[in-house]
Amino acid sequence: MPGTESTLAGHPALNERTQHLLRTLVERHIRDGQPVGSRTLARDAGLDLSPATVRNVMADLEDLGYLRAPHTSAGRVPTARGYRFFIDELLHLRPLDHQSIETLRRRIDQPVNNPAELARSVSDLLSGITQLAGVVMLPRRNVVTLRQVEFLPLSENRVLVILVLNGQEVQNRIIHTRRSYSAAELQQAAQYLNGQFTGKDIQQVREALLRDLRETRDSLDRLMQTVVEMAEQTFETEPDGEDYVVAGQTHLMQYADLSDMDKLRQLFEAFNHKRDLLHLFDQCLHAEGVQIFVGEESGFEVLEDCSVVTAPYSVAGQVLGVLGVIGPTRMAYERVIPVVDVTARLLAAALIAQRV
Amino acid sequence: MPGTESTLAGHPALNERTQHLLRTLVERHIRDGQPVGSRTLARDAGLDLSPATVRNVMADLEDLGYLRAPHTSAGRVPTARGYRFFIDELLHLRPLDHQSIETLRRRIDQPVNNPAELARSVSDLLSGITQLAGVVMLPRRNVVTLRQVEFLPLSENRVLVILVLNGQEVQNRIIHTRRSYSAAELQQAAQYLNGQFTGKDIQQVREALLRDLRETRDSLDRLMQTVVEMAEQTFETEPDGEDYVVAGQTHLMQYADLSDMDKLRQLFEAFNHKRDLLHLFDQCLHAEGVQIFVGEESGFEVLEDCSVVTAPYSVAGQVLGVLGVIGPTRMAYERVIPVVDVTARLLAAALIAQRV
DNA sequence: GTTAGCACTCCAATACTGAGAGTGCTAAAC
DNA sequence: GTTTAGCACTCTCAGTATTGGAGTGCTAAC
Repeated sequence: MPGTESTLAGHPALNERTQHLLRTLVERHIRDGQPVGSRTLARDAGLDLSPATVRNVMADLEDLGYLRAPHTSAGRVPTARGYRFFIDELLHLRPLDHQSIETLRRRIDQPVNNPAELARSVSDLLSGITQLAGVVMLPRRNVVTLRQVEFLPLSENRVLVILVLNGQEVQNRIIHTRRSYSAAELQQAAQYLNGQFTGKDIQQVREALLRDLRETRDSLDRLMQTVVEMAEQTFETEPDGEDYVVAGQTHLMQYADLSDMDKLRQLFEAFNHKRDLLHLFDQCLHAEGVQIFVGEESGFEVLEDCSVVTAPYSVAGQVLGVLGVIGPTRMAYERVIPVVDVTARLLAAALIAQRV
Repeated sequence: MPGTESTLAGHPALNERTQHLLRTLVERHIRDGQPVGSRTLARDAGLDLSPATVRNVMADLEDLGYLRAPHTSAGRVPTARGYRFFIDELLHLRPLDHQSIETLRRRIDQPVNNPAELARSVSDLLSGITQLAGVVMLPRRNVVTLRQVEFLPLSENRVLVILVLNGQEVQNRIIHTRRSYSAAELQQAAQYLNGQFTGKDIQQVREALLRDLRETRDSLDRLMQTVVEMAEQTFETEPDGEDYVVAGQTHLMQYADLSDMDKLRQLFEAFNHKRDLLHLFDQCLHAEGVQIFVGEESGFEVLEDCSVVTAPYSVAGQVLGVLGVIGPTRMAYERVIPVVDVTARLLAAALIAQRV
């Protein structure tokens, strides 16, 4: 079945009619979730072909690995490969209308206190619109700028550290000190650090302070000794809290494709364990625009009946994170893809606006 | 069937043998989840009774509302009322051994940065041990003591407020001001507030500042004007962020009792909506020790096949919150109850230790 | 290249069966 | 009076036919 059509990367050429039939079949299967038979397809395609002819085409598509038959007489369903071709070559994206975009924008622009809250809210939003599970990976910053630091004595040798970073992010940790410090001492140390290092990268602060001063510790005055001990623990390289937020997992329970309780349970547990999914999202970080993993393509067994649609969001050319949705393979791609795409852009815009 | 036995509140008297049979039946049903028939029960009870006799007893228990038959010839299962009697009268609690308690203690005593993190960790712990869903309601404080406040200008008229409360809790919010303030102004205001009000109840601070000063605003000096505007929003009575953390919901997917996907979905959604469950936990706040809701007793339809086991935790006589587990009605109460009980005590102890 | 026709396959629904488990009732035994 | 054996009965469950419908592959004719 050689055609005059484009032979795009990885996809053998299919003639116009075959493509049309494949598209119709996939769309139909997405709509009702049932295997599609030759008669139905012949009717749906509107090509004035007999079922027998359609059967021949379907047999070819099965040979090519785009379709498979769940059993001898049950019609065909698309394989992951079939979906892949559908998405790459056959999908007509309908861009979101202005009204929807505005609604999205309003929801995303609502003021929040911290990145985690924003992520939660956007993830809720995604899952609400698509009726799938929404995911937002938290902004990861390779550059963390110190804005202010405060020390507060808690008990003999426990000190509460408050760090204000970047735009408006606040972190607090408790550190255990060798000796106990008075409130005044701590305040002095904080004052010193704020005076010297506000606006600097946190890694640099650490290095500057420790490398230069640690060896000469004994000769330092009392203030600087305090500063060094504080800084030692305060600016410890945090394990880069890469993390994400999932919302609307319960939506996945409505899809018959995932009705196997045990599979579903494993999927939910994968959401909690995070490790695997984080790895997947990492791959999307440096992709340009929307990226889609169909079923087995993701490389994780738990996702074999799922598709993942992601888009990175970035500010000023720097990628901050990834967001997306997870749902059954037979999701409404032509709607989901624009939603994910636009949401990523809007989130980026919101981050710019908030940072100022 | 009058007996010489105690006629405790709400429970009609049952003679020794009937009680023993009821206990055996409930234990058996908890173990394998199947309806229990007369023959099985006769064997299990070890009373040397014939199945026929047992049948008579079972018929009586059914009349009393303790048992019901799913259908004509399927053996009996306990009703909520049956479980209630079992829990109140028949249950032999096996207190936790020291080893287990120590393991628990070690897990709970691990240092954390904030109450939410502690709640998450304890909730994880509960769910892990019991193989049910764990819940920890966050400490709610009717008395919130101001420890320190800091203001940080973000942009023209947005200010980041950092509040250190009580022991070591840090809150931050962004407020929108009428005019823009310089860093110096804000620092002065903070200094004033810290000087005057550290250690005071946050409500009192608000009242003292606003009631006394607001009317005379025009005559105040610049510093005090700043202070008043800041305080106005900073100490706004927060909607008492009553909240809880759930962990291990996926465990619930393994119980056949809850295998109806739709029911399960509604249950999970109830976890997310929180409103109903918060109401339930509120009821437990002022109960003494462990409290149990069996099935319909909770008053929520989604929980009809579930039991909820809770215990409040308190420090120095003041109740801070509630924790517990949620699982199928046929859970292993004799194990779950001590776990919840001990965990509540250990959490209280940990809070005392951390607060110092 | 397309189509009609046909034999074939498989599933899903339905009905029926027997076995097994359990019940309630009654009458006899303790 | 309590306990038990016996019996007829009921209900579920698993297995087995039966059937109709949907769909297929193949072949031969258009």
